[in-house]
Amino acid sequence: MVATNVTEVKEVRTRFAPSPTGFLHIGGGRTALFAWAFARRHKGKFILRIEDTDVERSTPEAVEAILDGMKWLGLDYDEGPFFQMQRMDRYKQVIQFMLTAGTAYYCYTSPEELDALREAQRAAGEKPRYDGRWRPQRGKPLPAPPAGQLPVVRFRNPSTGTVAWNDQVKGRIEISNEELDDFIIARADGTPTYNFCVCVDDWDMGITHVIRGDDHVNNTPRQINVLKALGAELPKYAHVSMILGDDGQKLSKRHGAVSVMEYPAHGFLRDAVVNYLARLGWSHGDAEIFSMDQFCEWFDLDHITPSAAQFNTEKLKWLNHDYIKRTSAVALGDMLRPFLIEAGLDLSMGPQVAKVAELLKERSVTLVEMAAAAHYFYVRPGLNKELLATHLTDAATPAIAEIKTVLRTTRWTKADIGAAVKAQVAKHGLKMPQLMMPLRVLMTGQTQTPALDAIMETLGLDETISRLQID
RNA sequence: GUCCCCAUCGUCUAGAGGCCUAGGACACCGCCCUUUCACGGCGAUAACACCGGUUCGAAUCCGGUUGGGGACGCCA
Repeated sequence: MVATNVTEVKEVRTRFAPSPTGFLHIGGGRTALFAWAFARRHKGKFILRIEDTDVERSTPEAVEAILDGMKWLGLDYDEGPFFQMQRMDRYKQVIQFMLTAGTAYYCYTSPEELDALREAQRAAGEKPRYDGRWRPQRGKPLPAPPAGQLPVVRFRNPSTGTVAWNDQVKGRIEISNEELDDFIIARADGTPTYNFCVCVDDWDMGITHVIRGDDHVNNTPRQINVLKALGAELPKYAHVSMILGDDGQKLSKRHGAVSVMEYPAHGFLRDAVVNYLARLGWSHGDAEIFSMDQFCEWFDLDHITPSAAQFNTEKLKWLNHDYIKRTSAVALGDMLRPFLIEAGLDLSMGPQVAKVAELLKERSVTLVEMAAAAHYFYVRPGLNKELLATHLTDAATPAIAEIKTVLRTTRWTKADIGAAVKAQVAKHGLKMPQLMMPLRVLMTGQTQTPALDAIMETLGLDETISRLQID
């Protein structure tokens, strides 16, 4: 064959491989986002794999929760979800192959013995690790298998040399094989373990880029050794640092770990959350606000920060507000409606939700805040005498009394209402706030609201007149 | 304890030897706008952890120190 200049470009294949032991938290969501975006950027495939070999802790509810979280984030997958528990035959086949090839062996050490060994090593100031007592060695006699003790299968890790890879985020990482012990790849009950399944799956599924949390850095050399023992081609690895809570503390189930689904519940927009997550630990120059499509065009591994990033809810809120402001009134109304209904408001009794959303979008950081601020559009506020007394002066009282009459003959547009009110201010020699504030209190029961003329227009003449009644 | 990783404004970050008297964004503070509160506009404060080395020149490269994090399971 003649060499050609054409380089065959391998299709990029990434995966997200959560274990279904709880909800999809924000850190997992970001990892998934990065893996997804990388595949999209390179027109590759994104694969979802559920790592459920821990039968004790895996639940179908958690699978649903993860699927929900990904769906909300907009992370669609091209293949899967694959479940490891459904690939048992394949794992057993590979284990059998390794046993035969001598890259794995049976170990009859009991859990109790292992505990004792670890304790002794720790006491001696050593790194706890399996001592290789059942590892077959030329010229080394092995004890007879103890009766009644089912064996585990261990990987025969190379005892010399080093494992190194060029991490796409952290750079070259090299670890001595002497630091690694012969880890268990199949439990006494025959089920394979994580570090082994990952290798078989990544291999079988043709994963080209393993993008995952950097708590897996320590697993990588083991996995590389297994992959090599299998004769598999190695994927590239990219270890993304973790996310810290707002307080700088590690996110854990006990402390601060937040489900992705908490965000929609708290009135955050999908695009804002995705934008925020994308920008947390990754950057594209000074770009702060960008769409998901734009993100997919830009995303690369080179600009992922190797250090941990602290979550900043204030900045997320800023983004959320920006997305709210740029969302159309109709779309925003649709997002707001469920929150209003949940608050028990009867929407048939008030203005269109889209109109209310339009008025409130400038001043609402989340949909939850917007819903709270929308309350008086659907429920007539009671007369707040105390608040009214602090804003209503004697000078303005006649103007208030007169305004109802004026409004009845006013063309019902924001501009005309505004003009009519201003005319009253002038006629009675008042300053704007002297009339506006008591009117505002009467109309809404509070002092911080959108422009009054807009509120009146939205509420309509009859409702406005009713609210201006002081009895 | 051993191994691994990390280190620029309070926070997220730009920065790949001279473009840096270190840029952007959030937050904070001030001013302007104003029908209240917001929005918006303008402006200010604020960082290369420390010590050595390499170099004509270092935030950028190397070594060490300190600090933080992770891993060491018949969990993933």
